[in-house]
Amino acid sequence: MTEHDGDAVKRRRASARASVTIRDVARHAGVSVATVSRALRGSDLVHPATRERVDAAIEELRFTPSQLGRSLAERRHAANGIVFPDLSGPFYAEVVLGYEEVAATLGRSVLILSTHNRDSADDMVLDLAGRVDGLAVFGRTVHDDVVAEVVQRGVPVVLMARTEVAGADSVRTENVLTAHAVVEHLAAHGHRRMVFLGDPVDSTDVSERWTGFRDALQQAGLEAPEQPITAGFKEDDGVRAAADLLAGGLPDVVVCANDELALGLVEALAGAGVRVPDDVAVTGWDDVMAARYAGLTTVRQPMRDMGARAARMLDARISGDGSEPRHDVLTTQLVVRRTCGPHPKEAHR
Amino acid sequence: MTEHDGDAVKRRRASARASVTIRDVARHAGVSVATVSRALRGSDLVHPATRERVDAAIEELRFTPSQLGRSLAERRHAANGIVFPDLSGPFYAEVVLGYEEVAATLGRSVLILSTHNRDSADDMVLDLAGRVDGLAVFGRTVHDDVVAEVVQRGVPVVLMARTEVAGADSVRTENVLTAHAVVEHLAAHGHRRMVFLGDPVDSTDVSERWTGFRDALQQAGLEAPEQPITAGFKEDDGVRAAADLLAGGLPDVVVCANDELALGLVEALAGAGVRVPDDVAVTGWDDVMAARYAGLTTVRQPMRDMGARAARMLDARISGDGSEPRHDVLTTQLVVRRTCGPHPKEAHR
DNA sequence: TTGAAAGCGGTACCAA
DNA sequence: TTGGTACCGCTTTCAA
Repeated sequence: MTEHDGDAVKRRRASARASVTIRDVARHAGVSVATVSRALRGSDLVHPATRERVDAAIEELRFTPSQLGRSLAERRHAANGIVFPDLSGPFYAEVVLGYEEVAATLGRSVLILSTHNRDSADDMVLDLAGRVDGLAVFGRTVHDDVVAEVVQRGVPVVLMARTEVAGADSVRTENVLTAHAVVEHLAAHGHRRMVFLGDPVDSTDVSERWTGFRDALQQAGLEAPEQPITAGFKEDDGVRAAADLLAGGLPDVVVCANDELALGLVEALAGAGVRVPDDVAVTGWDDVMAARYAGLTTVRQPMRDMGARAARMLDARISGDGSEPRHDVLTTQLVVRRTCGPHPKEAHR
Repeated sequence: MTEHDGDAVKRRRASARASVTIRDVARHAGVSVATVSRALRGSDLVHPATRERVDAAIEELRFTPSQLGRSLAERRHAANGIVFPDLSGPFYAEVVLGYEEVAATLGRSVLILSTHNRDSADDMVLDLAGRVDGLAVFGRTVHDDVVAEVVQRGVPVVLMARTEVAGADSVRTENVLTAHAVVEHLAAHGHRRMVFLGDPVDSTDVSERWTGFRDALQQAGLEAPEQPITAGFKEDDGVRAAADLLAGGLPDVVVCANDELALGLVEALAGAGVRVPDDVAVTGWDDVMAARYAGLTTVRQPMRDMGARAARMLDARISGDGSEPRHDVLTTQLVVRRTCGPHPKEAHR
C-alpha cells in the first residue's frame, strides 16, 4: 500500500513536466549517466561504439540537456546582464546591439533590465546579479553601493557612461574635449551668448558636458552662464524649454545635453515662428538617426562600440582576468550640420 | 591521510566561489534548512523567534539564495526570452521596451537574442528555449519547424509580426487595410503611377503590404505593377533604389516597405536634384522618430503595445492558460505628412 | 572506458 | 512548528 502510494506520488511528480533527463537517456542506451554526460560534452573518453548508442538514445528520446542542471553543476550561468535606466529612445538600442552581438559570439545569453528609476531598482539589479556571470550597468540606474554589493558578491561589473566604482571596469565617452570643440565651433560662427540645456544631476555625461561647456566659454573669453537650464532627456522636455526660452529672451545658441531634447526644442521654436539657425542656433548630442534628417549639429558617440567593449571586458573578467580595473574612454566627434548656422568653409553632410 | 586529502579537496572546491548556502545559514541559526527555506519564502509556519534567528544569520552571513538552485527545484526559470532578427534600427527598441516592462512587472527576467540571420540561429533559439519559461519570436528569425520544436518541448511561444504556427499565440499589426488607405490617399492626391519598394519574401508584413498595395491599386482602377521593386530594410537600400529609379524613369509615387528605406530614398533623390514630393511622392511604414523630422508620410504601428501584449500572452500561457491559441491584430494608421504631396484639406502634423 | 556516487543550492513532503 | 530527506538534472571525481 505504502509502496503503491509512493509510486503514485512519484509518477504524478514526474508528469508535472514530462522532460527527458539524462537518466532516461542512460537507461535507454544501457550506460551510466556519467557516460552520457561525457558523450554530451564531447569527451574523448567514450568508446565510439558507446557514443553511437548514446547518440541514438538522445535522438530517439529527443533529449535536450537542462541548462539549469548544467549551470548548477558547473557553477556558471553562461549569461550576462545589462542594465539600463530606460530602453526608450534610439540611443540605447545601439548599445544593446553591440553588447548582444559580442556576448552571443562568446556563447553567453544576455539578460536585459531597465530600471525606469523604480524604487525597486536596487533589488531588481541584485536579483539580476544572481542570474548572471557578469553585469554591465549603464548610467544612473542604481546607487553606487548596489554596484559595490554586486562586485562584493564576486560578479564582475562593467560600468557604462557612469563614474567609476572601486573594483569595476568602466567604459565611457569623452565629453569635455568635445564640449570645447562644440563651443569653439559655435564661437567661430560668431555666436556669443550661449546657454546649456540639460540637467547635470541626471548623469555623469551631462555633468561633464556642462562643465566642459562652461570652461570652454571662459577660455574663449565669452560670458558663461552660472547655471544650465535644467531639462530632461525627451523631446517633450525640449518643447517645454522652448516656452521658457521664448519667455526669457533668446540667446545666440542653445547647446543641448542630447538630441531628443534638441529636436523637441527646434520643433517647438519653429512652431513659434523662431527660425533655427537664423534666430537661434541649436546643437545636440548623440547623433541619433533623426538628427541627420533634422539637420541637427551634434556630437557622434560610438554607442555600439561601447556595448561591444563592455561585453569583452566582462568576458575577460569572467575568464579570470584579475588585473587592475580598466577605464576606457571612447572618442567622440562634432558633426556639423545646419542648426548651428551657416558655415561657408566647412563641409556639410 | 585519505581523510585529510578529502578535506583538502572539499576545501578547494568550496573556495572556487565562496558562496554562502542555505546550509550555512541553517547551521549558523541552529535550525534545519527546511526552516530557513520557509523563512525565506515567508511561510507563516515559522515561529517569530525562529524567524528572527534565521534573519540574523542571513544578515550576518550576507546570504543570497541561489537563483539556480531555486529554479532547479521549482522547475521554472522566472525568465522569458525574446528573439529578433536584428536589433538595429529605431523599430525593435520599442518592442523590447514594451515587452521588458511587462515582463519585469510580472517578476520575470528578459533574455534577448538577435539572430542576425546566422546559420546557427536555430541552435541559438533552441538553446534559449532551454533557459526560459516562455519565448517571444519576432518575424523571420528561425524556421517554422524550430518554433514547432520549441512548442513541442512545452515552452509557450508567441509569434510577433509573423505568420501563425500551430500551437503558438501571435500578435501582428494590420497591413492590408492600411495599404488600401495609403493607396487611396495617394490617389486622392492625383497620383497615378505607383510602385512598391521592398521585398515581400523578407517578412509577412512586407508581403501583406505589397499585396494590399497591389489590390488597392486595382480596386482604384489604377495600373498595378506586376512586381515590387525589391529592396532591403535599411537606408542604404533606399539609396541604391534611388539610383535604379532614376535610371528607369520616375513613377508618381514610391510606397516603401519601411521608413528607413523611404528615408534613404528621399535623401538620395534629393541629392540627385529630384524634389520630393514635387517630382515624386514617397511614403514609408513604421513611423519611426526620424520620419517625423523628415516629414515622411507613413503608417504608425503600436510597437510598444505589441511587445507588451506578447509578454502578457506568454504570462497567461505560463500560468497554465490552456485555451486555443490567440491571434491578435493591432490596428495601424496612416500618418500624413509632406512627402506624399500637398494636401490642402487634410491636417498636417 | 566505464560506473557509482557525491556534490551544486534550493524546495517541499512526511513524520514528529 | 520543526527537522530529515528525497528530489530537481547535470558534472566530475574516484575506483574499478
